[in-house]
Amino acid sequence: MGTVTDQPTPARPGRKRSEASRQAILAAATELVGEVGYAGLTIEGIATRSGAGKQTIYRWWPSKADVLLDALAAKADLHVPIPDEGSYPGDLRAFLTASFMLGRNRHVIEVLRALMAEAQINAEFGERFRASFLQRRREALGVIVDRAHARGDLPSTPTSGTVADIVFGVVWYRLLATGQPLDQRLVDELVATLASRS
Amino acid sequence: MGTVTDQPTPARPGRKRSEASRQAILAAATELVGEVGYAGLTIEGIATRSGAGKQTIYRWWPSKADVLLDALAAKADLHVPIPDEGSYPGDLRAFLTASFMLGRNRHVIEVLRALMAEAQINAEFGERFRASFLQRRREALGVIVDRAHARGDLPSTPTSGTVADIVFGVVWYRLLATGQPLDQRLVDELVATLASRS
Amino acid sequence: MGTVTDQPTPARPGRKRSEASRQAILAAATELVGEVGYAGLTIEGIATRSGAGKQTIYRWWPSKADVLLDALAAKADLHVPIPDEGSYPGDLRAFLTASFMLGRNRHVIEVLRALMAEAQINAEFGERFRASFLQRRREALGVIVDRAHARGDLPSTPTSGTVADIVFGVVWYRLLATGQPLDQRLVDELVATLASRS
Amino acid sequence: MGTVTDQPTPARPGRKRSEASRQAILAAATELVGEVGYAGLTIEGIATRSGAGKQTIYRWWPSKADVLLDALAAKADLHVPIPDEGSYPGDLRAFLTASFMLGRNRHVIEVLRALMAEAQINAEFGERFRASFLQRRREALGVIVDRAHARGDLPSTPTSGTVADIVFGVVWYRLLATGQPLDQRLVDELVATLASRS
DNA sequence: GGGTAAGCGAGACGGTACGTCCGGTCTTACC
DNA sequence: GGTAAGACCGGACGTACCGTCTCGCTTACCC
Repeated sequence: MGTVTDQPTPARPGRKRSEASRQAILAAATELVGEVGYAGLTIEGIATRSGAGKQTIYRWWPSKADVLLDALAAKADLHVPIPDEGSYPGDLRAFLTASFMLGRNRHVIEVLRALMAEAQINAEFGERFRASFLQRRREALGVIVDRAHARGDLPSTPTSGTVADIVFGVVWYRLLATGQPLDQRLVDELVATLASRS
Repeated sequence: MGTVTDQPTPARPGRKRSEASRQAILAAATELVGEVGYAGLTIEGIATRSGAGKQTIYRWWPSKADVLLDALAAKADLHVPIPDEGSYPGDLRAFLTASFMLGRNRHVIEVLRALMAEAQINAEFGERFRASFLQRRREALGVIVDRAHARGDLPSTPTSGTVADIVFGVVWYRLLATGQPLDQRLVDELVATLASRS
Repeated sequence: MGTVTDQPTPARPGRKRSEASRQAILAAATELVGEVGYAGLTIEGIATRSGAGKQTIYRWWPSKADVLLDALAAKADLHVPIPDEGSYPGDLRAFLTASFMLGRNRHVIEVLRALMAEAQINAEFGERFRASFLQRRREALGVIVDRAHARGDLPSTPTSGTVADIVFGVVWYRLLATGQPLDQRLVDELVATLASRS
Repeated sequence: MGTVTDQPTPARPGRKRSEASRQAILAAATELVGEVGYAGLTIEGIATRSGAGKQTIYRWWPSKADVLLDALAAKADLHVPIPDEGSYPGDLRAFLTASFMLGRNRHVIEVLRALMAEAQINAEFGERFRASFLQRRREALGVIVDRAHARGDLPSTPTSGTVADIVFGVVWYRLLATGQPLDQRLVDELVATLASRS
């Protein structure tokens, strides 16, 4: 820091982006996806419901999925926890318990499923979704695993890289394929499988 | 014989379904999804490419995803193996190795990702996809796990039900989220994690 | 020649045309045009309602208008009267009065309007409609006018050829353009205009 | 001034209707009906030929017949003459001569036949066609007849109301049923029949 | 404080695909 | 060979949204 030369906003002329519109658009998107589902959600519908013009949406978001991703961030607490409980099993349990909180809200789950779906179909959104959502969670878990590794607390199997695959794999598989809940039993099971010395 | 065995098809009147059209439609769907991607795939395009009328497609398939699911079945060997190697680790290794064969073909992977995506967005297709694709694979793995259980060969963790979650979870997570390959190393890792007595 | 060798029906092999189907088709056409109007009338609808196959209709009639023309002939008395009352005004009055009977039935009028419309749009049907319907009525009126001419009973205006134009012109114009009824007053008016010596 | 004069166009927001598209659509409709006939004319075809979107057509016209009616108005001089020659026969002759000018153009006749046909089949268009086309011509002739009536120039037969029925009846009957031309002989004949004192 | 540069709601525009309807043809099994 | 049933290819329907493009207007900064 020190020098303040870099001005992030070069003080451009013209009207400022309307925060009111932004809020209204995100709120409308959230409401509508709950009412008509992701397939029935349209930019046109969001514009009508929010009282915004279509152009205003297209100006700031590349697709309806991006709107929804922003809406999710505005609504749900997407903060990624990196607990420090002193032991690998403890950290893991805390991380999973905190992460699964998101899965409590049925609407949030629906949106997450839709976003993951869109990420498959629309490659550019997939890029953004992976970078801004999936990757962050992987990295948080990575911190925990690295810490355990340094501590000599990590079992030989699975490999450190595979831990994330298993954790997020099971979570997403339940969301996308079976619909089983993300409950405390799953936390226990995962901790037992991943943190027990074999 | 001599007895009138009950005929399952009671000789309905009218023209028979054209097998040629069916084949042409499935082939066109496969080609097109490779050329333009799932998002660019349209019923209209399939009809044009295959030389069929749109109505003929709508008569037999409820959505483009269903066409693709059939096309996949016609093209790729979707047979689900239930190996019997005499030991749990052996069975698991054989099952995984065989299953991962599918993942060799880049086109097949693309289609699978699209179908899983569609299953999130279109609930009715989701039902069909789960029943005709996902569930069968779970059941095959279930047989292996049950056999190991009877044999007293099964570790205490993870629970038998969670084995499938972990296996298919990791597989789908790699397909959908990270793009990592389904290789022999993953087989080893999974076998080690799931079949080692802790 | 002179001998009766030519058999009009050469006793062809195969099943005879089903009179029952013919009746059912004509009846269905009549019912349907009353229920859904000419625009909503379809060959498919007639087939379904009558219990006939589409092919059976296409085998015997070139278009839905032809079916309707046959149905009209079967239902309404399309006999064209050529009265002989001894005088031109008397013949004319009798001819008009008899002709206007058809116009009593609202359904018949609707069908006639539709057929005249179809005759404009479908040239081949137009040919048939003119020959089998319009021309016959012109000829009947022609007989009356010729007879008056021979009798020296015909006014100088309008010309004999124009009489039919005026009579049928007024009738069709009322049917197609204004919807005014074909009543006794119109008969009087036409007789006065066409049969009065100027 | 100072008073706020009522503004007829209250300055609505949004993009203005494209006059270029309107022209292109009418031109395309005119061309196409000449090439493929009214039965072969489709909204889709008009859209393609004109380079407009289908929605743009549907936004401004309820049916292809309405497009054609506008196209006719834009192309042909649909001005309805009300001559004043000083005498009933003179007025009538002038009106008929002027009116028959339209009938010179074969394309215009084809369109008029199609529109009259559509008016039979599509009740809502019929309403519009009668009001915007047929009724205006009746009223123009009505002015002429009223003037003659005031002048004491009108024969007792036919009744004033029937004059229009006969004039337009003969004209339309020739267009729709016989195809005879609207020539000077017909003018003479009609004037003689309608304007001679009996 | 006038000029100019966005942003805004509104809505028309060229496109594209939807899912449906029907036309006219054909195949099939029966009679 | 006629018939009911029904699948087939084709093509237009009218609708829904897409993403873009004017419009007239409302801010905001800049000289």
